[in-house]
Amino acid sequence: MPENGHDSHKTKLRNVTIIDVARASGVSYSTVSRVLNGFEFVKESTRQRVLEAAEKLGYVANAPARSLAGGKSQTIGLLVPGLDNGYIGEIIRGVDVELARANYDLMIYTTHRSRGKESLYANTIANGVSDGLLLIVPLVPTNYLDALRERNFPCVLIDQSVTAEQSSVVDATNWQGAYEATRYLIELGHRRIAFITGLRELGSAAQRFEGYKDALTDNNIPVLDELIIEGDYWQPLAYENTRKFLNEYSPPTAIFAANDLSAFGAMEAIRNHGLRIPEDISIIGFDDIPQASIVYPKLTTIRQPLEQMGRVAVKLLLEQIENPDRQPRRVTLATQLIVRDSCQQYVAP
Amino acid sequence: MPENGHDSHKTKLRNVTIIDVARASGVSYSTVSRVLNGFEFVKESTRQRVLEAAEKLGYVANAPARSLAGGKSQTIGLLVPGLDNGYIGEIIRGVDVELARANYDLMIYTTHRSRGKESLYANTIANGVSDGLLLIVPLVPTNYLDALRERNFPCVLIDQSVTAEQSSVVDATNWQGAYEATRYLIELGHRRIAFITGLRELGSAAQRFEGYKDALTDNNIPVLDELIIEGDYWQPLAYENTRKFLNEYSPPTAIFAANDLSAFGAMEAIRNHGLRIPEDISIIGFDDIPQASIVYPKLTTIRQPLEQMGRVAVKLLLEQIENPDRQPRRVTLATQLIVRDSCQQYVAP
DNA sequence: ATGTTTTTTGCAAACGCTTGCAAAACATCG
DNA sequence: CGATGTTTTGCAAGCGTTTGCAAAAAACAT
Repeated sequence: MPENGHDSHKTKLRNVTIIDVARASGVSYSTVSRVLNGFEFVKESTRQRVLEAAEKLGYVANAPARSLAGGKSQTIGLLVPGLDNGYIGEIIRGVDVELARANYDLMIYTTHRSRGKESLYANTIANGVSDGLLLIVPLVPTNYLDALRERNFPCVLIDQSVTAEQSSVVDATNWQGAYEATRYLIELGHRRIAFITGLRELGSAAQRFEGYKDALTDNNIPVLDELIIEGDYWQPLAYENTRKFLNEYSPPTAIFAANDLSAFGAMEAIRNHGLRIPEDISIIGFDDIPQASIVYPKLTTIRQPLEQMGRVAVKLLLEQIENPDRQPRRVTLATQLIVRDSCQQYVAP
Repeated sequence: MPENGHDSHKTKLRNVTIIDVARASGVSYSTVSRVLNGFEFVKESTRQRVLEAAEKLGYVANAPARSLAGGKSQTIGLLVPGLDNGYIGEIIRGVDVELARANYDLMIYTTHRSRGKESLYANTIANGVSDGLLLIVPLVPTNYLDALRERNFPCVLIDQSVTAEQSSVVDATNWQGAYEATRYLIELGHRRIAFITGLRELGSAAQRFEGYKDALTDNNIPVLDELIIEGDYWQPLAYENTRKFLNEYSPPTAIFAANDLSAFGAMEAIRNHGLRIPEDISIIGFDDIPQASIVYPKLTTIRQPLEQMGRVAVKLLLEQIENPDRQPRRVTLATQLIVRDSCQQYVAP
């Protein structure tokens, strides 16, 4: 008794299912399922018939049903605070590439710094929605991370410098990059080098700060408290605090900002103060987000291989999905000094 | 016979289900379902018991199962080309806000300009994964859009200037914005105003081009072919073509770029050519992406209310989900001239 | 108490798909 | 031609929920 769809009214039409395809091609629905999943023991002629019917009917698999029945979703989840910082977009590009290759889909969730949601999301995503989870979350997410680990759910943290022994992590050489940035300025002859910090709670910020201090110390330059400008990895605070700083103290000859966004803030403050970049103050950033090469002057910075980080993270995750017993790993990718136009040799006044 | 989970080995543990909760609280699973869904006819004491059990067991609903059984997913899908242009991030912020309010989740799919995938994705998302679809796709997606429409699946296009009679669309006043930008330059005394086009195929690009031409014409300024610089909404091409243009012709006194990214490319070319902004050439963009206010000089531009566009799109979509019979609507939001530092009064040489 | 309502609860049937198992169909061989 | 082995197929049982329907409890009238 074929349901005669005559309920008129613009009601949502029933989708075509595997059963419709089965009926149309005269086989059982399990055979259809096998064909659709590329199963081997199917007669070629049957396969053709089914494929044709599916095509003709415009069959599209119902993903939820699939993941319910099959226990896997061919989807991986990505949890990020937000998409508006130019930095995560790059990582996602890498993630996309690698995932496409493995034929997985990506589901992106933004938490927009609502801490509570983060945990709820993670748990939901880990429960049937996806086969693995990529986390780009600023603060250490111990609470729910432990829970996921307990269930042995595949997870990879990106850019989390915390020593999470139990999870796979992909990050970059923060200390080293910062050290190199600072040394570069020193080599240019600078001595009075200010530092704009990142958000205190973040491991990466701490490491960059250390790199700065160590480079100074190693070159016998004292670390001056007055030269430490409080930042939070966002532009507005860097602007504001650099402005205050310039009003209060004699200007440094160079500034190292813990990330590019902060560097932009500083640049604005410097200009408003009537100083030139790099003639009066050299400035170097960290991250190399796309904007770094479009600001003027183009920002000299330490590149984090963001796209590659995304790619590597996916590889780790996929490994873990395929082999749940695999030990968590940490992969730290090398940063690189990108010299552009925002720094110059120090010239004594 | 409670399954005694002693299979050792780090195998994926079974998640706690509604049935476990039912057992733990001594009621049937349908009652649990009712409690969890805030159903009314449940005795208060029972509700408490169930809630406690769920809490204790750490129950998290299985989304796929839910959407299979219930026929809706409380998720809406968003199809975008990519996340690396600063423009979509803004829209998503608006989307997020409005969706959170309605208690929906967002699933973001990136197509990265692989045309084929776009259609497949759209169909998959529309089939069980989400209750509605938001499309930010550059080219007109007639093929699959028709299919979705036929099934009466809720869709809203963002920033699609095509006259898709049958779908809801949210966009901005492209013509008007462009007209205003051009008029602004004219009012500053400029006559020789170049225009960097957007990608030809896009409706928005065409409209902006018209706005530019109409403004010139209305002010008795001839539209010169040589002043039209081919662009594609991306920085590199704008840079390259502006460079060529400057080598070939005498410089204009102002440039209007069809979007901010192109303006950035032009700025770079102008500087490389040894010209100053805005002293030698004024420049104005379109979009007002976040970078517009961090470049130097800060870019005067036409703001598209991106965040608001995201919000409105969600509202339209939600309306459509709740009431499938609703007619598609087009909402066009007003653009706005944002005056910053990249334009100045024309001074005769 | 008993009959009526009304509120709560449980049962069972979906939702669309995957997959183990067994039956059917086809080949092969002595 | 029957026996044996292989390749194909179909059946049925789930996967974790929601939800219509009917039964059980509780509340209220009489």
